[in-house]
Amino acid sequence: MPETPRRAVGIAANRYGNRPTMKDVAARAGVGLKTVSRVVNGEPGVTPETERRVQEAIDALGFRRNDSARVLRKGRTATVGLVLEDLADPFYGPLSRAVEEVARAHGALLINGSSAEDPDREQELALALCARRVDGLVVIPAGDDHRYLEPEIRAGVATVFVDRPAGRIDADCVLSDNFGGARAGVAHLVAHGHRRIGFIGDMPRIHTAAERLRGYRAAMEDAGIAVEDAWTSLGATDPWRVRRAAEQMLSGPSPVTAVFSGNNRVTVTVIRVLAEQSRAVALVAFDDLELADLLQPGVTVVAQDAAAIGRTAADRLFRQLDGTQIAPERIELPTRLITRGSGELPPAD
Amino acid sequence: MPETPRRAVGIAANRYGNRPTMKDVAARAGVGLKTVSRVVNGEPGVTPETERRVQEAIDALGFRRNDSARVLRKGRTATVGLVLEDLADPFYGPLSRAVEEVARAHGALLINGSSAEDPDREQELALALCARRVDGLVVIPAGDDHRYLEPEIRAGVATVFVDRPAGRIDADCVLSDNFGGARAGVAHLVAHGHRRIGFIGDMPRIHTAAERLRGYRAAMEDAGIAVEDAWTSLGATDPWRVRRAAEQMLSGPSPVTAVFSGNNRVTVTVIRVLAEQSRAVALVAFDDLELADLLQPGVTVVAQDAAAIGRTAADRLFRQLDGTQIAPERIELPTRLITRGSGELPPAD
DNA sequence: CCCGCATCTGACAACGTTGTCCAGGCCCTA
DNA sequence: TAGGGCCTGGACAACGTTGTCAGATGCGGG
Repeated sequence: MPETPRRAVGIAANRYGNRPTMKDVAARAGVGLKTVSRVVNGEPGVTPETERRVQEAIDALGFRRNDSARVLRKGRTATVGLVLEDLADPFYGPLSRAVEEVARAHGALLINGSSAEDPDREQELALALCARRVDGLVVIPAGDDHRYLEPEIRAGVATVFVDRPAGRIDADCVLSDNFGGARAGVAHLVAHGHRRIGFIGDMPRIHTAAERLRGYRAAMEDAGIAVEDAWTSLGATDPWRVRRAAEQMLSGPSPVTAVFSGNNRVTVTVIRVLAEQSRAVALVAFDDLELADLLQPGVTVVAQDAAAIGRTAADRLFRQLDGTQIAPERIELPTRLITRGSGELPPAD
Repeated sequence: MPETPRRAVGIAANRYGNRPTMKDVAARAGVGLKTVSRVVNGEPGVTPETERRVQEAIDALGFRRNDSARVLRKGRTATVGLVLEDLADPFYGPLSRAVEEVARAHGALLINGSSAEDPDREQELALALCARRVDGLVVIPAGDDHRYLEPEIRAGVATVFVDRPAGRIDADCVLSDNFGGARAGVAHLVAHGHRRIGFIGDMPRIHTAAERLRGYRAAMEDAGIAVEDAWTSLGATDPWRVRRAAEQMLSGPSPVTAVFSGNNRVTVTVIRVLAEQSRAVALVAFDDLELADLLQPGVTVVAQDAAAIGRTAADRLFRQLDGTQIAPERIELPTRLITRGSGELPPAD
């Protein structure tokens, strides 16, 4: 006996509200089940006349193929997952959009979720996506241990890490040249005469933050400058901690004359603080900002191309899915220094 | 005979790469299929000892439940779809994020896609999501006829429209008070002495654009000002067309002394153009911008709360899903005028 | 010692689709 | 007209899970 009672309206009742199935369409059109399937999927071997009848029944009933069943049968979901850090972050919008465009070109949909920078949540999310049998996964890591994905990857889930490398597993990843970008940005300040340069960035356990810090240190070392502890602030990312950090390095015994800002969220606060200072403080910021050129002075930035990163990652993902067995690779995309004024200010001691 | 050959390694080969199923786990643990299901789902009625054995087998095999099959059986996907216009638009990031947060609180995942402002693509996307049997759909309409969703809604797909109302069907929608916001913004300019005020907005077939235009006209009428054709530009949204439109209304026989900008993409270009003018032109913009307060002068805006809109819509969606039969409703959220300087400039004739 | 009851376990069907395979009808040729 | 090949259509199983239901086991009481 069926669990769900049937209604006598010509459509079998089921759990999806009350949806017609191929069986219903077949009954109405007076053909076999498989014939409906053929029509729905545009397979050959159906007379125009039969096809018309089936199409009519489909329209009349408002039939829509149940992709869950289809997926179960076929084993491919035509869906890729994107685990990112925060969709509201302006850096991830274009990235996500780029991944979506590539997915769309391959006929796939995109499921995404935010980890909110929490490793546990990242794992939970990634595994939930795997349980839905996404064909592939683009992950912007929050944690630094991704061994939990090993069984999935072995089972055939294509995986690409973005923005930060994978932790403790060997996998494709697409990154910006954080080290080189930061080094070039700081070198730019040095070239304009600065020696006391501050760095405000995120926690060094985040790869990008660590690399940018390394770039800062390298540039300072290249210039033969000893970095004082008071010049670097790590882990401050919320507005008021950034503010305090900036104010401290601007007012200590050897105050900085220039600041290198480690990411866009930090930058907006730093700009505010610098605008309040009586003397002009130079600024170079990692990540571009929409209106950076309209500020006084324009903000000199080390820009990454979020869309290119997303596109590259997604391409890589689908190349994995196309079956070309390729060894995991680490792709580093160059950054671009855009001078707009703030980075060219001379030191004001 | 099975279509797919089985391998003699203790795991049945299947189409998902090579994944263990409950059957495999059951065989390894020496228990029945249903017992595994019970353990996986935390159902009661399993001895601790049995549970341990099953858990062990799960870990050893790296089993992960196949949600496709589960969905097929249960009829609920715990997934909601979001059809938006462009994820790269800074307005939609926070909105999407808010929807995701609410979904997460209800244990659901979010699939999203961009319509790129194309009605056909919106429909294609929405129907694809329905074919995957999302439980609910949040749609930011690109088109103005949504009757194609009628069968879906009847079949039980919860649906909420956001930012713009649904076309030709009766459904929940959550909007900003575009008319009131624009009217207040323009009235603000009038209050500061302006009479020749320009409006640059999107195509009026887009509801928000039409409403904001209506708000502009209402405010002008309230002030007893006859609007000249040359003062309004509709449909220009790409940078150089906006630029041309702005330059034209600033240089005609009766040049405007203030501009009301209809959305954030228009605004960034308008700001650039105004900065190039020799005389000061006042500006009020619909939609807030990240660095609006740091520009010279700060940009006065009519702000909508994207996160609140997304949250409200998602709440509404899950209320529909919770089965409370509620009549479709149109919810309008207020906007907020934030004065920062640009809107308070006096007319410079 | 046997019965009744509670607790735990497993066999089986069903979800809606697609792949395989076969049946029947048609046309063409010899 | 018989035989062969082709084209169309349909019956059936399988995908991996969960709900139903009945069987097995153990325990206590009469």
